[in-house]
Amino acid sequence: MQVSRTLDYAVRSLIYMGGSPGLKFSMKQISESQHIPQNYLAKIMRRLVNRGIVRSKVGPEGGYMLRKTPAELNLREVYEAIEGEIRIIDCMDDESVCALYESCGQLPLWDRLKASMVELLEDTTIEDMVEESPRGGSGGREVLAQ
Amino acid sequence: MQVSRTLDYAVRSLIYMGGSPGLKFSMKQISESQHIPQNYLAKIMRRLVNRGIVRSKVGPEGGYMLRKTPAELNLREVYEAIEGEIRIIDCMDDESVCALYESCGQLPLWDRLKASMVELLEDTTIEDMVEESPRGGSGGREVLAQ
DNA sequence: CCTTCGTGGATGTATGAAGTTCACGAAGCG
DNA sequence: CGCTTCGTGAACTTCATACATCCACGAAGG
Repeated sequence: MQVSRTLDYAVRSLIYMGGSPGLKFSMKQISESQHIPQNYLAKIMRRLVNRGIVRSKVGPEGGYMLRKTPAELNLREVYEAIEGEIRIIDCMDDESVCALYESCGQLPLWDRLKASMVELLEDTTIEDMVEESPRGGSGGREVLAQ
Repeated sequence: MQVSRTLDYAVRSLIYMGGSPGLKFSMKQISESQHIPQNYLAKIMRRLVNRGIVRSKVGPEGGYMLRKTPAELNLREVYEAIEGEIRIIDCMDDESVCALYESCGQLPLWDRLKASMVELLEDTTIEDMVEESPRGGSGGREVLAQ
């Protein structure tokens, strides 16, 4: 019942980018400032690109930009881009998994748990997290973006 | 971000036992009725025994009994018996894990998520789940316990 | 003392997370 | 044009953990 490091990386990168909205960031900038292996970050960014969360540009002066403002980008989108649809337990939306589905007393609990997670994630935006970040994402003295 | 099958097994077993409070159940009864591999169930039950959630008896006529009433046993106890302390992300209570701990904008989110999970788990008892189980745990026509 | 049945530990296996490598192609620049 | 930069896509490796199995042991009732 843990969040993957991959999601952590994605969120961290988006907070970093959200700290200077409208700017473009190279993979190197993001990976170095956020301590993420560059080749691994590449894989993560592709998922965000494919989901329409960030826009990419190849070649010299290439890099990534947010497609939305930080205030418009909520954590549920990011979560689903990385992890797929939110699911607390395998049988949740697929009763073929378990022979005891019909008489399962725990499903209501997992449903409630999922609902409260979704609500929290949906209500939290990248902007919220930029504001809660002491150095304000990529802002402050460490700004490297151009 | 999923609940393990092991926890599912534990909860399922406790709901089954909670359907007939005060009765004793052999490992075979539980494993067969709940479709849990018996040897694996043995490992799960040991954790519940060590945590004081169930009482065990060895030898002929051996088996397991709940130590508390279903209404007194909440899901947080069960979760922690199986998974250990609730933790959404590794750095949560251990800032040595991450170089960026001090400036991490996402921790407040994971904290809130954890808090809402804990609240839900604590407010849900085995009795609640027995009641939501169409066949009432081990009750109904399928009662095998003695 | 024989059978039942939980205990504890060692071992096996498969899946997925995390990370790496590399050939490719788009795009700016001289 | 040709060189360099830099993201893309897929294949591959590594490693940890969940899930499961096996077995020798000992407690306890008949």
